[in-house]
Amino acid sequence: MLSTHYQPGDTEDKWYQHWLDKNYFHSTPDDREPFSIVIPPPNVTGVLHMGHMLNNTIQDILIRQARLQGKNACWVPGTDHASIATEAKVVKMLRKKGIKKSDLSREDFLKYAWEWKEKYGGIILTQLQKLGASCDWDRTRFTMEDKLSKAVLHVFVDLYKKGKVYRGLRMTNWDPSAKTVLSNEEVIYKEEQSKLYFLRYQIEGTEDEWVTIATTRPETILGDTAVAVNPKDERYAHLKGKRVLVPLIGRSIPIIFDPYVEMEFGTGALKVTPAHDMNDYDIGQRHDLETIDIFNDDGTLSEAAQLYIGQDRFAVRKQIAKDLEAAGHVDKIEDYVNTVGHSERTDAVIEPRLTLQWFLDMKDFAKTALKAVKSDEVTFYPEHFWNMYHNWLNEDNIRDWCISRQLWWGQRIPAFYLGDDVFVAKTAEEALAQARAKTGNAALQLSDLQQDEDVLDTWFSSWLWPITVFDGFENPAELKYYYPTNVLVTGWDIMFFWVARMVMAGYEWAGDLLGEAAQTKGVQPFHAVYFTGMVRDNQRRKMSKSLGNSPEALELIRAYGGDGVRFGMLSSASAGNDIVFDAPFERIDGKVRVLNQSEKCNQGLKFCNKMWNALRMLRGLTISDQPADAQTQAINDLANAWLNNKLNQTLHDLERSFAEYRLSEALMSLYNFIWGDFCSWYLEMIKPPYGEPIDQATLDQAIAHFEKLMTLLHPFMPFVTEEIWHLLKERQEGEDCIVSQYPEAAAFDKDLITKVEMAKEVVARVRDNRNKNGIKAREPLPLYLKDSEKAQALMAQSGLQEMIIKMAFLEKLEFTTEEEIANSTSFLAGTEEFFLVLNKTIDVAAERERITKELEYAKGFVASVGKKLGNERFVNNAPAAVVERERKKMADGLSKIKTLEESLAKLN
RNA sequence: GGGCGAUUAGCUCAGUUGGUUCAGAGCACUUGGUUUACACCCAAGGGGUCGGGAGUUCGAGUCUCUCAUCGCCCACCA
Repeated sequence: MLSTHYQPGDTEDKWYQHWLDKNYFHSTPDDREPFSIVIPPPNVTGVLHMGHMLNNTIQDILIRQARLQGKNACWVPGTDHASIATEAKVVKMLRKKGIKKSDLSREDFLKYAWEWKEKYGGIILTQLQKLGASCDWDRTRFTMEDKLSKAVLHVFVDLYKKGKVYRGLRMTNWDPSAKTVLSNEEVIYKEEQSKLYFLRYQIEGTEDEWVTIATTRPETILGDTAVAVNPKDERYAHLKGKRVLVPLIGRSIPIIFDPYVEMEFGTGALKVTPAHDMNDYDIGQRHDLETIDIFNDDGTLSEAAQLYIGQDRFAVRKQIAKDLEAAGHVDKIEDYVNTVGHSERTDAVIEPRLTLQWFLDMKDFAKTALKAVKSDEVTFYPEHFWNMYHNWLNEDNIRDWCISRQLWWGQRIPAFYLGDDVFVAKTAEEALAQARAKTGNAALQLSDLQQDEDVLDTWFSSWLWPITVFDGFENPAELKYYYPTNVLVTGWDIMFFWVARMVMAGYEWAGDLLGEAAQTKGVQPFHAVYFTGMVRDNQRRKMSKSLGNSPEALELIRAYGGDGVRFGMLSSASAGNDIVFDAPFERIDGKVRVLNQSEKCNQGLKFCNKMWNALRMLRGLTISDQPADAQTQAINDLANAWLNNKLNQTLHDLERSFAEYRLSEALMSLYNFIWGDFCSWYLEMIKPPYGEPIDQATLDQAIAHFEKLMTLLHPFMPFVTEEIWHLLKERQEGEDCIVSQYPEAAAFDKDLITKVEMAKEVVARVRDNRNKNGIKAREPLPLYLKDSEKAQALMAQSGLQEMIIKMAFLEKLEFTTEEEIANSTSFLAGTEEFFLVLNKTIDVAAERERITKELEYAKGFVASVGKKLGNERFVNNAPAAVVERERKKMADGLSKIKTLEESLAKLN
């Protein structure tokens, strides 16, 4: 006996384990067509959040559908070592234990980091399993594992040899918390309330002449090496050749003239600190200014500052403001809103700083990446993301990629220094050989070489992901089969970090690795990119940990089941649009409690329950050993034929939706088909009266339909469909929904579908009339149909009349030539007139009012159609089919008016 | 400053090439229902001049322009 309510909990775990046991997710190359996806590797120490749930649900749908369609589906999972994020977490964890990173050797620190990774590294992947993700877990990769790291070193050396990687002193974004540089993309700008200080600098050699500048960062005056004004600014023209003294320290610095300075801003005079501002640096270059770096790498002041040495920059800002004030250098202080760069990972305020870093020349790469998408070798869904992509990659905007990071967690840069010489090689031994050759000193030892202390940017390993997960650099056999992958599913926020760079890497290396296969298959890492939107809360804020507005993914799954959550995520997610995920919850003692039902997920759960109960109904039927009587048989045949046609129609819709990655649309058509067509109509049509048995043939057909629907829905809601699939009938070993056969769309009979739609309308009108007249749903009523050619044609459809009688609980349905039937109310379905006998006196006034209203509507309708048809240009220009359609509307409208007018006349 | 997207029912959103099915879905709402598969349900119903304006067209939710509001990306902000 099955419970009336579907219980996702145990069911889902049971089937997931079953699929694992059967090894269904595992893929190896064979003769079948491959269908591959690589997961966007989440941070190894990350926790499943709504964004992951969304894009992994989408990937799973695509993979499961491909699997059902008989393709060799391979979804490669894995995690990213996420150098900054992970290192920051490890540092924090160590600090709690009272251990400072600076007290550890590189080796010891890495030991802790690996321990941490082993302990927490798998969590997010097991969470994905709860969602039903059918990844090939045997292929789980990690961006820092041996093979992948080797590939990273390989491409670094390769690029160095090609002259694309270089080392240079640049103004970079310094994260004083993580003590590393960041790429431009890792800096998040935020608006902040701050102060604008107007400071007076005394002109050298004068008693009381001053220049006032405006700055938001008074502490940086200690690094000033000039004051700049606009050459056109007449207010300052007299200062040509003069110098001013930096307050407090009295350093003499020149006044320079540079068009960068905006005359309107502040006082029109700008302090120039080349070491700590991107623009100041540029000015410094132009005027050959000295660069004084007043900060240590942790954001405290260095000895070069002369004052406040060792104190934190923000403390100094407060203190120096006071000291300047006391010394009479403060003209005024205004409130000011400006944007301040923060580290994406540590949230520390970024310090522009001049550092020696490794860069990758992006000019050619950017061109390649642009061309790939422009030529449609890589197709974006939705297309408009091309604009954003183009905007970033075009020559004017593209910047070289800073790939070194002052961290330990990551691939250490394979550059070895000997004095001023640098040797780049995959191993220290190779570097040594180079060094010996170059210097002619055979006595050089490994210990004479100093390896670069820095590691490579995480994305420098992620950009190889589609190649390295298949071991492409060392043994490209699998690469030749699975690559290019079919589609990449990811958020648009990492379009630049990751998507663009994977495209670059693909074109750079895949060709050589694939050999001849590249000719036929292409070298792009994926044929399509599906950009998901960002998941936002109901106030449209991006979901994030710091805001605490992201529902605990696992809590949701516990409450609604993996299927329910998948349904919920997807039904609100059309491609590329941000989705507002309404999941009210509250946090009590750090625990998340789902308060209200997250409506969309709940709808998913209810959907499971609906199907579950349809199953219960079929299983609850007793089977007759007799064939059905003729009438029942006629209905069943009609129901069966109709559902088949309707299914084929739906299959065409599905095909189209999938082709364009309109997955929420695909899910909705299935939802409507299953709930509406299958449950509400088909099952009701074939359901025997209470207590009576059903014939075997009809039941078998119903089960066959149900089975097909489970296969179709399986990609979206894998658990419930597998469960129902197994409860529908006895299954052989290895006969599972996940590997069943996906139905193919066949032609369908539109005419039949239309006829049944018509019949459904009649039933609805009968129900409506019962409702309005307070008559019980099951009280048998006679229904008469005004005889006409069209009416005859409609009822000639075998089973249709019987079906209407059954569904509308009629006593009978007959033709009549009478103009009026006693005690009846009339209604129109299509253009046909029906009389429903109500066995009660009809309220003539109300009836008249109703008909009058309908009549007016019909007249308006005819008038508007008439206007259209009266327009010669419409008749001459519109396609014949369209005109014909309008003519039919007109004819139908006129016949409706005639009928209504007659009815009205009879009431008078 | 450069660019992109959004604006459709009370709410959250679909609406693919302009023309059957175009004004839709879910939730919410109203009415009726212990019709034994399902009250996590059934049946029926109300509700929108598709942000404003102009244009193209025989015909515009759909194409063009413009304005407004909101969101985002990039650059800059002493």
